[in-house]
Amino acid sequence: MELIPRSIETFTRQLKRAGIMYDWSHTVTTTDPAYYRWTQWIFLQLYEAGLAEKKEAPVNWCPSCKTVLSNEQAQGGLCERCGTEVGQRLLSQWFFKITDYTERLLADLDWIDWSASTVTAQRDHIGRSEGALLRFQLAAVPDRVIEVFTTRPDTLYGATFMVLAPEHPLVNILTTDARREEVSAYKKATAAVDLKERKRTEGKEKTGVFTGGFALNPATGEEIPVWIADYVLMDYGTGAIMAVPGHDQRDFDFATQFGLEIRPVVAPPAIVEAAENASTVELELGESAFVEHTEGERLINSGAFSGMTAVEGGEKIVASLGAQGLAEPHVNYRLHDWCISRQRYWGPPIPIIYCDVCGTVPVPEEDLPVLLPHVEQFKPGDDGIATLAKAESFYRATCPSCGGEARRETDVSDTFLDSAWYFLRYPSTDFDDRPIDEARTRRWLPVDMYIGGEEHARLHLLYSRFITMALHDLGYLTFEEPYLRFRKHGLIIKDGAKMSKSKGNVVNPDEYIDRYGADTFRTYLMFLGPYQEGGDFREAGIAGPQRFLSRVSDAVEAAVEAGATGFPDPDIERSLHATIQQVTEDFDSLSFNTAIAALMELLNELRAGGRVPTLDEVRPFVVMLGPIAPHLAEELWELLGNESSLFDHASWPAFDPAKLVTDQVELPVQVNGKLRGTISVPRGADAETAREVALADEGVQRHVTDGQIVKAIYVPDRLLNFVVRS
RNA sequence: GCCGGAGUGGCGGAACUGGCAGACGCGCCGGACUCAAAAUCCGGUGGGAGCAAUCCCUUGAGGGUUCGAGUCCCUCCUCCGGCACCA
Repeated sequence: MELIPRSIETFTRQLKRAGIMYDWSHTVTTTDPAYYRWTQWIFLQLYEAGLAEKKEAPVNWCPSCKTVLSNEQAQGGLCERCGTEVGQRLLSQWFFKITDYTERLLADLDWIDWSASTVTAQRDHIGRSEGALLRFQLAAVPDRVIEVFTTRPDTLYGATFMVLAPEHPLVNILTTDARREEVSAYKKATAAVDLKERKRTEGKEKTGVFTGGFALNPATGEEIPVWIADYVLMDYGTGAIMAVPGHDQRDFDFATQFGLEIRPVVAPPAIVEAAENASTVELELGESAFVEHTEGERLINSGAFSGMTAVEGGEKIVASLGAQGLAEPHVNYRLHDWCISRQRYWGPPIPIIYCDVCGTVPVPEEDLPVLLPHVEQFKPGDDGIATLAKAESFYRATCPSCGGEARRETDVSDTFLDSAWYFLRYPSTDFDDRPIDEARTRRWLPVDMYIGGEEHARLHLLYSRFITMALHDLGYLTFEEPYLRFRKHGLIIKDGAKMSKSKGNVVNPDEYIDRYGADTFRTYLMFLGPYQEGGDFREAGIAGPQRFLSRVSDAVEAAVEAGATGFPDPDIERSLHATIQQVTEDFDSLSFNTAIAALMELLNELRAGGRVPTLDEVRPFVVMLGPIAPHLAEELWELLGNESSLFDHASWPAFDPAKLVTDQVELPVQVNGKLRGTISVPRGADAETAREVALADEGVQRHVTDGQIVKAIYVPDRLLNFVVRS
């Protein structure tokens, strides 16, 4: 209990110390009942809307944390939190129906302004895939079918066998007595193998066993053998596939291994056109399946569909089988419903009561929050029983509906749910009678710009988008996308490795702030590389920003002492405007490193050769320094005679585009693309003028005299290039 | 394997729609100040040839398009991040 506040305190202190300016009068703490009361409220809204349901599902189980993990939290077969290998269990769980929103979650990706890589990650994660559902009758039990999802219905005539995931419910029916022992041994072996191993593909031979059962290929009517193999996954599609070894590399490998028939049914157009009869074309397969899509490829060996293009044939096959109820077009998604149930202690209890008489009853809103009880032993046991399920005083409840004896839900919700809506609560934290104040929300949300790590690119963003959409549909929000812009930040690398506690190369801000001060440390971090890519933290580099800030300080002090005003030097005034423009644009695109470089450049000019800048030159500089080195900027701002804070009253300096243009421009002159001189011409000079001036230049002359000028390319104010042939 | 990103001086990194490659900073070299050092200030600093003016080379490798390519196209190599038997 005490751990959380302590770490929050440290983190808060570090943020404040680093001069990071949040509105500290608004904070959210997801573990505080004042917050999770509303997290439970959100659950209730989704429940009432039919977006939350309880269903039995195989779940990833972390034997070390003793809890259920989402597929995403168990990626690579390892627990996201502790790294332990994850196993499988069957439990009854609460799910949010995020899959109802897949098309909208995809469609909005077209207009929200997010980093391209994040958009791609979202799209990949949703994993939309167009194809068809096909049904194969069991040879032995004609009223049962194996349903498969395929993106290649056009290859149906090449389906020479089927493969089910070992966990597939039809396996028992299909398996013949003679094969039963082998099948159950394989199933057992698969279950024992952890997910990580199962999903490892490299250099692994395909394994599987024949069930002894057959299914009917709906196109050819042939009986084809049904196998089980671990390369077919229960949690994608229907958990079963039609295997087309001629046109799928995995099926090809499997068929080769077990001596199953390989029948090519698609061929490049050239081969088909050369033959008289498309239904008897032979396609030689070498060591691999024919999988690459060639333009206009045609079906072969496919009965009445032979000769059609693969695209057309596929549609026709689905349509023709569809008439018999054996096929339909289908869009499949990788995204599953979001399992929010957790059997650990920490987290908001799911506000549901089970009554023998009334069934599943939501906790009335006025009874929220359902408080997490104090328990002695909050580490979950090995039995899969939630911690709260052992706290009798917690789970004994009265049915809100009939008043009879009832039992509370003892699962808590996923912490991803806590973070899926915190930004909605943030502006409204001072209201305790409502989660989201309408006026406040209109004023502050949606989020203009969200900056986060790449690790949030999938889940956190997806879940908060879903919650926002659902609350929008329920009338609580006027917008359906939570973050208008999203930019990822890079990682700071130290000693050639990503920072981590185990490597001991973590940069502790306190240490550096003690040594160099917060402003220097901040400036260095912003300067060391492009913000969106991260960079290499090397302490030696801190000297640059340190000297820079101290020179800024010197310059401003000198300006105040001298007391001169105005813009006596037109070149410097121009540079000032150019710098304002650059810094303004750079901040907008998060290019802090170049913004700082621009300020350094301007400073070098302001004090070149011992020059003392004027107060008017220095004032905008200090304002621009504000976001970079706030403490110093504020101090200098005061030194400049301002009574109130820079951050309350200064306005961002404006640049005057008219001040940026010069009368004369420096024009590079090339001969055959090589720089041979630089000339000065009036802005906007015409080609004739530029040419004349250029040809007068000694360096240019030297290179044009030994040949003929065939051509001159002139880009006004940018460049002049003579093409000379000798 | 797939998706995303990146390869530029000794180092971190600049370079808008193809138009002076190396901004800015670190480091290094030289100078000033100092008894001396540190700090600070001034100047220099991609590589090669030359006394010099000047010339040649140079953005991971190789081809191409173009008057002109770090930037566009093709082939390839390397590194980083993410996903991975997704039917």
